[in-house]
Order: sequence, then structure tokens, then C-alpha cells
Amino acid sequence: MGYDPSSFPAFAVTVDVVILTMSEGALQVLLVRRGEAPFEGSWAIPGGFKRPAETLDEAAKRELAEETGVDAASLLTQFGAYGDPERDPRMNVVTIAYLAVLRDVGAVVAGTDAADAALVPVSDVLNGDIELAFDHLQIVRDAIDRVRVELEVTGIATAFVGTTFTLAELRAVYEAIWGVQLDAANFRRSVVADDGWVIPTGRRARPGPAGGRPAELYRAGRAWSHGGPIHRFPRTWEVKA
Amino acid sequence: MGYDPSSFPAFAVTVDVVILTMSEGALQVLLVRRGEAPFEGSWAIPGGFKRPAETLDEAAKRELAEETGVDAASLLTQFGAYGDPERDPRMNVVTIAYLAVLRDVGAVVAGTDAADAALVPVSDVLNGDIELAFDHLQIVRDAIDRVRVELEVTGIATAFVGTTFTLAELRAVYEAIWGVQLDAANFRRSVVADDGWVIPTGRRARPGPAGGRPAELYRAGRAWSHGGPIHRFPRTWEVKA
DNA sequence: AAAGTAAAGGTCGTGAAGACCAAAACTAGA
DNA sequence: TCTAGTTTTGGTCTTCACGACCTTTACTTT
Repeated sequence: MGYDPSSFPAFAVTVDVVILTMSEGALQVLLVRRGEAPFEGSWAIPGGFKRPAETLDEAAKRELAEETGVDAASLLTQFGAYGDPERDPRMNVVTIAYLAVLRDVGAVVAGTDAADAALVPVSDVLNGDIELAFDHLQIVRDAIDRVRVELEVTGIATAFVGTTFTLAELRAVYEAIWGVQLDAANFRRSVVADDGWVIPTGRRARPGPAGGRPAELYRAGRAWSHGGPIHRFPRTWEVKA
Repeated sequence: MGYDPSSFPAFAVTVDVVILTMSEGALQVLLVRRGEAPFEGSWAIPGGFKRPAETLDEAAKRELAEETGVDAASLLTQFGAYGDPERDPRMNVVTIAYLAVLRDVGAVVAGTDAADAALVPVSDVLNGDIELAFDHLQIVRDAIDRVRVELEVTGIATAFVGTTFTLAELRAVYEAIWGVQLDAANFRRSVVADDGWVIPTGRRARPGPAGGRPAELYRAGRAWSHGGPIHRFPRTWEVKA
């Protein structure tokens, strides 16, 4: 690497966080309304400059805390870097994108550096109903792609629900993110067969307003480094090229 | 995002490429010997500064071409960003890591900005027999992790072999990367059942020096966006936490 | 010609996944 | 209190993917 250490192209480095949660049966993303140019007034995913003394992971954790008040997310993973020269009209900015999964945050607190913040359904973002600043639409798309495979390959699903949950709630996570319908009985079998992933508490949940047999309450057990209990794709795979 | 566009922390941004190939039945990584401090004389993965006018993908493609002469790799994917403040003793450097897969490159040409270059078995790197500069050991580890799941989840295996190959060669890719033994008959069944992934050419390969029935030659068909034909994990999954 | 080797093809048993049905346990309303 | 509706939970059955293992085919070398 033959270069002069003192003369290198300088870039701004930011960390952006796609914060996902389940709310009202749908997958939601936390957006902030930009308070200044460029893209003043439009929605964006929260983020900010990396500080010279912190790591990327620390920067992501800090941004998440500033925006939501949550200091420890259920999950916070880096999933991509974006550095197109024109992605920020002001200057050359390289951003490292993180995916955060939170159990439903009731009241979203607007962070220190955002004029406004809101949870919006990801479907509204993906189909273009809500326009995002910069290349944030692409970043959100990539985040969704990531969470979809993460759901299959790790035990990430429990990160979306509370500390105690019913199997129906857990099933709703898969159904919302994958956009499929899962058989309740078969789902239960797969999940409890995966010994240790969910642990029955012995307590039961109150049935909803429609009645029905009260569901058993579970809590999250161990996570998986590779291989979750539920799989999509009946065995027909999609073609890329 | 309340910041002053003119006063932001400046970083150096580099792109590093982990170049993998199969050679002599083992997974190999391309390393360059550093010609200057720091870590002068030790091995590193090739990389260099991102230029202000190019995208990250373009920078990776350029680095790959500079180092190997190959202008179009079978595969070139971004898989991680590294930005620890102390990762480079001279200054604050954020690097974006790419994974490149090449069919066996016979003669490795030392690039313009490297004193020396060589293919070394990844096992020698992973077990510490070969020490790498900076945090490049971690980067190579992550690259291997990535290629292992990519192998299962996409049709990436054909990127390691030539334009025409036998099923035994293809099977060797899986066996080397996953460190497993696969039954030749079952492997064949899985692969050809995945209609369109490999296409028989009708021609046959010359048997090796040990003799044996000549194998049919195949060429790569379409790739997969998700879901390859071969799966590891007999059904026992590893625990993370 | 005989022995050796690797590819290719077959068979069989196990087990996972999905479709579908039935029972259990609650709510709401008559 | 009784009945209808709803949801969870449990059961059965079929299908099919996967791995273990064996046989046949087509070449090599001696």
C-alpha cells in the first residue's frame, strides 16, 4: 500500500441506524424528520457522525440511545456501508448502516438532534408512500432483506416481542416480516421441538377481546448463531440471475 | 442531524479485499507483503484508499484489478466495515471489507503497490501460523464466516471452479470450505435435482492419474438469490449465547 | 487380461414439514 | 345457565428430502 500517510482523501463517516419494531401487527421503522437542509422536512433514518475516539459499534449504540432512550437493544448489527460520491450533496460521506431490533417502544421520544420522530410501517416506506432523504430508501430496503434472512438463520424473532410472550405473538413476527401465513399447530411444534429456544413460564396470557383459550406464556431462551427453528421457502428457490 | 457541514471529523476511508480461491484442494487467500511501516514486511490483505469520485464497489473492483489483473471477479461482495480508532497506528482509518472469489489464478501477479504477493492456505492464517497486519486477521475470519453461509444460501460454489468442471471438483469446494465429507452419490443427486443450477455439457473429463470412470463436465447455470442446493448442519444447530 | 479406481445410479429407512382435523379452554351474548 | 364463537393446543397422516450404503459402469495402470 504505497501512499503518503499525510496526504489522503478525507471523508466524513457517519453511522445510520435502521430501528425496527413490531407494532399493531406490522413491521415498523423509526424515522426522524430532518430539521435542516438538505432534505429539510423530509423523513430520514436516524444517524450521525462517528467520533474519532469511538468504534463503529459504539457510535451505533450511542445513536440508538440518543434517538430512543434505549441503551441496550435486543439486537444491533452492522449490515452495510454506503459511499456513493453523490449520496450527500454537501460533501463526500461514507455511512455505516446498522440494524436495530426493539420490542415495541410505546412512546417514541424524539431525540436530541431531531425535530420530530415517528414509527411508520415499513410497507409505507418500501412502496414509496413515504419518501426518504439521501439514499435511505435503499438502506431500509437492505435492512429489511437482512432481517428476513436473519429471521431464518438466527433466533432473532424473540427480539421483537416482550420479555414474556405467547406463541401467537411470536408467530405474528414471522408472518409480518415474511408476509406469509403459518399454521399455528405446526408452528408450535417446530418452536417447542427446538429445545431451549423458548421456555414456558407456566403462566397464561389473558385471552383477547374475541375470547379463545388462554395461551401459555413463554420467555426467550438461548439464541442461535446459525439456524433458527422456522424456515420459509417450501423448497422452491428464487432465481437471481 | 444537527451538525455544522463545514466542521466534521475527517477520516481516511480504505477498501480492503479478501480474495479467495481454491488451489490444491484447499481454500487459499491472496496476501501481499507490506513494503513500508507500519507492519513493514508482514502480510496483509490488499487494499487502498477510496477515491472521492468512485463508489465503494468501484474502489473494490479497482483494487482487485490492481492486485490480480482480473477485471471481473466471479463474485465481489461487501461484507463488513471496520473502524476501531486504534486499528491503524498512524491515523483514524475506516475500512470497508470486500470478499472476492476467483477461479484458480495460476500465476499471481504482484500488484503495483505491493512488494510481494502470494496465495496462502486460509488454515495457515486462521490458526495463526501467518500473522497479519492491522486487524486483518479479524477481517479474514469474518470473510470466511461469510463465505461459509454464502455457500449454503447462494449458488456461490461455482465461482470457485472453472467455466467447465466436474461434480467432484464442485464437491471439493464444499468439502474444503465447510470441512466436511460429502457422499458423492448424494451430492450428485442434490445438485442435478436443482434444475438449472449446473448444466451438463455432454463432454467428459479426462480421469486423473489414478484412473476411474471419466466424469461428466458441467458448466454453471443460473445463480440463486437465496437458497442453494446443498445444505450443511444435519439438524443440530450451534448455540451462540 | 486382471486389478484398481472413481463416477454414476439404485434402494431403503429415518425424519422433518405441511395439510388437516379434533379437543380444550376461554369470552360474549341470549 | 346455556350456547355459539374464538383461539390455543394436540393428534394424525402423507409427502418428500436427506443420508447410509450398495451396485454398476467406464476408465486407468500393470
